[in-house]
Amino acid sequence: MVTNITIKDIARMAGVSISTVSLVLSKRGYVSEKTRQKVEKVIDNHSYYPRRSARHLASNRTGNFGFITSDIHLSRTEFFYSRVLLGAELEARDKDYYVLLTTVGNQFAPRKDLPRFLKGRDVDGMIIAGAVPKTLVTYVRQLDIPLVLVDFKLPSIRCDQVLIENFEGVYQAVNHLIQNGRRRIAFVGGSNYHHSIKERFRGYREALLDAGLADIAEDQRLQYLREGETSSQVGFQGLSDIMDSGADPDGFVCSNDTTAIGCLQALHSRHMNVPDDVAVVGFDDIGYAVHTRPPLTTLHVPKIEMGMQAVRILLDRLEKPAASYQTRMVDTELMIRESTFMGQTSEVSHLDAPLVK
Amino acid sequence: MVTNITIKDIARMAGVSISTVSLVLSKRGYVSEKTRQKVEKVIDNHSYYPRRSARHLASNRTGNFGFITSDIHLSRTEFFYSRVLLGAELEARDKDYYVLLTTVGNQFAPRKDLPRFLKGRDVDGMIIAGAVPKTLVTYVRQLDIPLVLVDFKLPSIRCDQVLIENFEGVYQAVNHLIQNGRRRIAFVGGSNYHHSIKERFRGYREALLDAGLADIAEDQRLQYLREGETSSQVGFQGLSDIMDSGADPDGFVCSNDTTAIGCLQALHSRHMNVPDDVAVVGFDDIGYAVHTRPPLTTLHVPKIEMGMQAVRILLDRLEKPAASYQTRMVDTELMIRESTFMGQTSEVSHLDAPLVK
DNA sequence: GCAAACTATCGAAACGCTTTTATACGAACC
DNA sequence: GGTTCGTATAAAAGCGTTTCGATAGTTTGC
Repeated sequence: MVTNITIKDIARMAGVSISTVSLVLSKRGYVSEKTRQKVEKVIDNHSYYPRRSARHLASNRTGNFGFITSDIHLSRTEFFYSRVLLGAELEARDKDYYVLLTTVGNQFAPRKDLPRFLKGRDVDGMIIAGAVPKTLVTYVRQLDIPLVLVDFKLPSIRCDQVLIENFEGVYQAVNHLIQNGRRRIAFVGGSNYHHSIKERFRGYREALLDAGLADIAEDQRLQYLREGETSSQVGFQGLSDIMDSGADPDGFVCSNDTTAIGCLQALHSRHMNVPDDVAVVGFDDIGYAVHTRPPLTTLHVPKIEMGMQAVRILLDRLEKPAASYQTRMVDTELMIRESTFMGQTSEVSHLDAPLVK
Repeated sequence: MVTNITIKDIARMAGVSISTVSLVLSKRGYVSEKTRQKVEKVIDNHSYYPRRSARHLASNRTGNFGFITSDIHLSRTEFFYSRVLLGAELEARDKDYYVLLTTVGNQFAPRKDLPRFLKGRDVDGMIIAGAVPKTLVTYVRQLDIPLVLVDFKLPSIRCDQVLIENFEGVYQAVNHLIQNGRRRIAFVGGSNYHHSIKERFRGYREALLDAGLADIAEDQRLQYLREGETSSQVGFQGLSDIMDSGADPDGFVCSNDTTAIGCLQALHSRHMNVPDDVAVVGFDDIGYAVHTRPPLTTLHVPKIEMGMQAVRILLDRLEKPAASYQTRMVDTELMIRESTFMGQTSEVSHLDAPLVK
């Protein structure tokens, strides 16, 4: 079968030294074309593939990237971050890296809750996706391991980032509602700790202000921002509170799709019609968004792409450790479906969408 | 910061040999209690953690498991297999193993499409989740790497398995429908290549036959089994065909939730009421099932648990390579929601459910 | 035409562990 | 009381790579 053939065997069979084989393998240094071909032929013939652990031990690089996300994110908003992970995985595979996953809880104590691959120094770089305790980020930051934050940002932390155009996205969504005749537009959001949610709220406010709807932007009854609950509950509760406040909304901008789903449910149980009575907009474009009733207008976020970008940044940084930090912004796309508009809507069904857009 | 402290340093500081430290680390061999404590103290004080690659190079074990699933599964039915992966990850983490993910396409050519971690022999065991090309399984099988199939089975392949009680699940679902007065029950399924789908269909038939509804079981018009389309499309199309066949169904058993969602959409567009006009049952209990309108009655599958079981089997086999193959069956639970029944329904909302049940 | 600079190849050290073998000591055996 | 056995520790031999000189032949520069 696939026996334990080593670089030594290849060297012997090709009639060269081990070092030469290694040079061929890594495509570095000086090797004559003739020798190279000779060695490559032997490698091919025997399906030789260098043992990773040996390689890493010798080179002091692991060939792994660590992916950290909060356990809450992965279980509750799985739809989002698991796609980011998938993107990272795809890009990493292409470059022959592995992505190691681990989750962290709400608390972080450096000695106790240290992500496991940090202990064994098993990774060459790290990706942190979504909100995690600040102490964790600070800790990782002071290690000399490349780090990129995805869909997360902290004022005091400077590092590579992949962020969403949250502000612009919601701004566009609000304008879409306004163009469709909505005026009394409400915002339903969860935790304000998360940078993205803050930005989305800011986009909501600015869009209203820029449209001359300052009275709406200032109406506290139209804004629901509470944490500590799960996302679809936030939507359900937020919608209920706002409806009961007497603010008489005709549109809802939600901090994400799960929240929006909660809103849709609350509206259904109140026998309100979407979009006739009120419009609902989500954010993220998770797979289900196209299957809600009515299908949800939302901002599509290229989740796979975000993961891929993160890995690319990591690879860049490994090459140039001293380069200045970069922040890559990924754009959103307004997917107009029936929850805001009765007419021609966007077609793409992401539940059955292919892996890579 | 965390410098490159090695076993050598620990040995020096503890005043013992390297071998002794290694023995303490692996908890094997003879070490006096006094020495053990002395060494452990030094290890703790310096937060020493052995380098993985070194360890694996020396011991010829990698500490990794490989997880293979079809790329279609991970993108289209992500809801299911990503949870299995998560379960594997959780259990593996507990045992200090890493789970390496890779996907494969519909085709498999041994030299070309070899899952990458097989090339570098980077894994101590493999998990294959869901249907993949038979040639791949055969290939992996003839390697001497432990393999466990999750939610997949091939007649000619003998190995460890984690399977779902598909037959029993659907059997129970059909009986639930019958108890609620349904008689003309249809089956909407996708690819018959997959063992699970076959079993589900078998459960459907047997339940009808056992209930004395042989005429229904034999009515081809009530059975839609076609492949080549994506799951929600199968549901939409299947429902449409069956409704148009004149078979006059009053209940639909679907091969999975995504298919069921397609059915619900088709019913909605036909202005049919669920569950008044017809009932719909899914399978899997993906997170969204509780948010469909109406919420979907379905068979809950413990996906996380399946992944955990797979890893446990792998660990067992590493200990006893010659033990006889085991097949662990995981049970399903009928989650009765409104798509089949107006009254008291199951409560659990899995969209926001905690990570581990 | 000779030093400097490439180009090509190799030998050997190093990476940080595990594991096998060796050594040493005391207790148990008959 | 010498042999065997069990316990405790250490020395040393790998594990399969990468990488750092070393060596030497071939160009290039002026």
